[in-house]
Amino acid sequence: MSPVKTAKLACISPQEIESKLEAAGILPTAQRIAVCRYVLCEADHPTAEQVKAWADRNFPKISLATVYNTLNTLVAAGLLKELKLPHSDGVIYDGVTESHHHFLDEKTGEVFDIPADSIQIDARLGKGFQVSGMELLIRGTRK
Amino acid sequence: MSPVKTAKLACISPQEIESKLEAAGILPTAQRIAVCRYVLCEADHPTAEQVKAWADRNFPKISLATVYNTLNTLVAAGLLKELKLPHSDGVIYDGVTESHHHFLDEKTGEVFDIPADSIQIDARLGKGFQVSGMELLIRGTRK
DNA sequence: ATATTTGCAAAGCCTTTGCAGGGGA
DNA sequence: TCCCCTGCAAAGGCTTTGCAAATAT
Repeated sequence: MSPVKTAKLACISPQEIESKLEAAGILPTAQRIAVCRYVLCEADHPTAEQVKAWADRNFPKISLATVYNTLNTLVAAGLLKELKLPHSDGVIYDGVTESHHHFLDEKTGEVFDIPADSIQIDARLGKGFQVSGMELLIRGTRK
Repeated sequence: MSPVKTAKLACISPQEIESKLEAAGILPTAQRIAVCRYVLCEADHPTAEQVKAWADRNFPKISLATVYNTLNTLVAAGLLKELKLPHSDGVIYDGVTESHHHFLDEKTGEVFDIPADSIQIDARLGKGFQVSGMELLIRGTRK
């Protein structure tokens, strides 16, 4: 019985974030480091708006455009994943980049990560379907 | 080995569509019947824009707003499902309302229905997770 | 006659883009 | 110095909404 929360990166330091960004070929500006601190450590499936709100509280000055640009940059670099779930419009972001699945609480809208190894999927597709990945969304409620 | 295409409703007649709408408590106007003819029979995971384009070709006059309103009405009535897939923004519609899964061809963007019974999913969630449904997205390419 | 639906246009929301100014390498 | 990044504001795409005219029961 695996835990449902995928281990999140321990909150890593600004220096480590800087290294991560540099390793990905991204210039580690103050704004980008701030956004990373939130989306890679602290946040849990935030929307762009939530990232902006956090940045406004914790970082002197950042524009919404820069938030979007930064998120897109991180997604393009593979440090962040975009999620489109059925219960809401718009995108939410997931700092867990290993392949995993999701549980959506239909009452609260909360999203939980589910480790890939706690789900076993046996797909019998026709010939000619080459599979590169699977994403499962489980809907339900949490007692 | 199940076929990958879920059986689509045989193209049903305007009269049958009318009955279906009435059974769902929806007034069967000409516009709604036209949209239903397309999304419930003919179309394969169309976008709203594609529904509008089809309507423009096959139905004298319908506004984009009415297309959206009709699609939303059908979704609310459970006759149609909304799908948000990762490869594109916006919504696509699925006339197959039985529970099933999807295969996304990452090269072409094509979406294929996969019958529920050709996928077996074994989920070991923690206690307290009450499951009401599962949706699997398989990504890959088709040879 | 009454309630519902349609069409048009305008508004809304979220996201991206253009450009000038600013900061890091 | 040079290039990339930032911020602002404007533009963009998609979807919804308001209201008057049209339609169905």
